Amino acid sequence: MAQTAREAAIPALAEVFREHGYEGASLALLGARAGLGKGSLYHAFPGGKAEMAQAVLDAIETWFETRIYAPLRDEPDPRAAIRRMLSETETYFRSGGRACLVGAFALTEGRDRFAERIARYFAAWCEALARALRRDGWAEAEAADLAEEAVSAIQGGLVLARALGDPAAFGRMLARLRARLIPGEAAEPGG
Amino acid sequence: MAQTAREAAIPALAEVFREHGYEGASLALLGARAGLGKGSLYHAFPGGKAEMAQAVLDAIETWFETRIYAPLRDEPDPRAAIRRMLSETETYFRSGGRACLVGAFALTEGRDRFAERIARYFAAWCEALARALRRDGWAEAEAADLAEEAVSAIQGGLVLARALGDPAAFGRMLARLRARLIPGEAAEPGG
DNA sequence: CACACCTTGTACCGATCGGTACAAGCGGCA
DNA sequence: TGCCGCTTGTACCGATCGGTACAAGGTGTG
Repeated sequence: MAQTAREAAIPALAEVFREHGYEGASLALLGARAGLGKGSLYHAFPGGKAEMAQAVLDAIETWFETRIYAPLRDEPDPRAAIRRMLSETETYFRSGGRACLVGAFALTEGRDRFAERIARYFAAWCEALARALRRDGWAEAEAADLAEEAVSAIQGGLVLARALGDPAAFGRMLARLRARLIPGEAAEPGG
Repeated sequence: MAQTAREAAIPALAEVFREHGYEGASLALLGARAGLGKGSLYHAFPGGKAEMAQAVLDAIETWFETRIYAPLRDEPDPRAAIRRMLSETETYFRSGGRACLVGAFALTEGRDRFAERIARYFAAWCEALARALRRDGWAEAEAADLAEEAVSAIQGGLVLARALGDPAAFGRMLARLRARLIPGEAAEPGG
């Protein structure tokens, strides 16, 4: 089944884009990591590299929508949703060992190519988190401001963790964020 | 004078690396932006693209050391130094319209090539800011934590501003940062 | 004016880029 | 067994990659 082969390849493709950026991800790398020859790659993704990137962005968008944004919007207990966001984020980014593909695309020229998707990814995150904060009792303006700060902080934490070669920097950032998003709850004495 | 031609080219080269990343910056782009043919480029930078990137990183390191890190460490009034850091940062990153080259390198494979320089850039910033905070009355641990948070936040603000196509997001982040680094000072009613 | 030297444009190198064409190989099905 | 169609490896395309070689052009000095 083509659908299966395609979807099976996406995580591998995502890692290559994540580590090398859009331009740096060559078909040779993509094929090797996915375990597919050029023929199979182009059979699964007739649109070539651009379609691979689109598919990867689709998958990421879906993952975040399902696991993070939707709970933030709909979970009856907003604090639980925020806690979940923090722990899912920590897992997803492998505690700082993994970069954010969307963030990496945003910084380099990949931005022009995928500007809409990139903007949507971050805007959706901000809006979903702001809604959760609103439901948790924050005023409209404070909720929006705090949400933007949180999403921005996560990106900054990833940059810094990678730059310093110190994934723990990401964990420290998440701990600070927890204290700010859910004040009054005792933070775990960090690992 | 070779020295002058070399140094005159560096800002142009920096912009290309900034917008395209290390791999995405081709010699054609670099030469065109710098207004130099291939011959001149290799005359000024015999080591090729790698030496150009090194020279650009050198220049950035020097700029930040002079304009930001040194004042943070030595300026008698630490609050003035912090205020200066914020305004210099805002200017340097063109109020969010300009990405951070070092951050962009950190996210993609450029990291492996320049890992040491990248780590030093961020570590020096964190340490200098922590020292200023310490001199402003913060306890050792809080100063270090707050400094890391600030440097991380600046990177996050740049990513978000570029991702959303909304440079103002960077300004909002700087305003939040000012309130946290220099509590009690009235913030400008944002522009 | 002539010489020497620094600078630069240009042609060229092998490698690799993203992408295409296509034929051999392989499965299911009768 | 023979057939058919999906899948895939491989050869190949023009373009561009980073880098080198070198000769023409410009400049300062005598």
